[in-house]
Amino acid sequence: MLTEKVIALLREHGIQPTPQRIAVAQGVLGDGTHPSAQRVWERVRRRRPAVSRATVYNTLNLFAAKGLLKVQALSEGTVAFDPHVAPHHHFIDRETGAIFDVPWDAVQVSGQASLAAFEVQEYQVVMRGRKRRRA
Amino acid sequence: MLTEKVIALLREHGIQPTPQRIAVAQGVLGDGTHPSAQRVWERVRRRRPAVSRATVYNTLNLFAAKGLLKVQALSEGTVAFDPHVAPHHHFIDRETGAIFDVPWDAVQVSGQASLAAFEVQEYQVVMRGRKRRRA
DNA sequence: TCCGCGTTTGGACGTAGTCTAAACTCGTGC
DNA sequence: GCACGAGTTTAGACTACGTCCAAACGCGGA
Repeated sequence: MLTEKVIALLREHGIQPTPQRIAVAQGVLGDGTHPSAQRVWERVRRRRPAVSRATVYNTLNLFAAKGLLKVQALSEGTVAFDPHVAPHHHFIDRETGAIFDVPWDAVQVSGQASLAAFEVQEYQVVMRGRKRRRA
Repeated sequence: MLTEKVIALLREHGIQPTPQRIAVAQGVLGDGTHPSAQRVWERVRRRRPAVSRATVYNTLNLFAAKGLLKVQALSEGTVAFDPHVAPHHHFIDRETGAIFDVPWDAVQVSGQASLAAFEVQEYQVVMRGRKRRRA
């Protein structure tokens, strides 16, 4: 993503742009693979080796708090950062652990509004299985 | 659960019953709160203080491999062990982090079978929100 | 009774993530 | 131009959760 665009996006979300934050943003926004913090750090380091691990964690958490990312706890042991913040579903490949977005309209859910005991504010369908060879 | 019943259940699943495994089974089966390994360990220790942390982890993983438990990665940073192995959905209270079972029939999902790119072997709806005061 | 194998144990180790205190950056007022 | 201060970044210590390992244990079968 163009640096100018990134800076504007950060400001829109009330985030002071800094070189480190811009680098993290460019490393995670527009990435459809739901990277872990570790993976984002590795990518950021390639361009700016001086960026510390703590900054990457801080920045990702800041982005999540400001609504630029969503944190997804889908696999054990790690957390995925999802730049796709609009509601959607997820498919997880059992063999590889890869996470894929499933468009909101591809799946229909009903009945979640009539649960007596729970006030559902948000929901998603989590699917697991095998990705087919040809999309 | 009665010790005799537990022993029979372990054998049915091809698990050699031992005092430690029986204690873990009694600590986790029939628990609807989706406890973490840490929490199970604390409970087991109350009855049998000599049981080690490693044994609890080993045993929970063994139970999961043998189909006596299901591992649920729903919250960040920890893993929940669910003795309810039949398909069902989950509701997570945003404030407390508590996980509740939602019966399979309470929610209907359609469309997951017609995804071109994915072969869905299993799915569940994950809901988040607020638990109502009175059930 | 003895043997052997599966189980258990404590502690070392690994990994993901947070915290802390010091250093740095940069805009502002003088 | 310079000092200040708020906010940011840094390295490394620290915590939490989980696994691995080698030694000790214990129980069933000959």
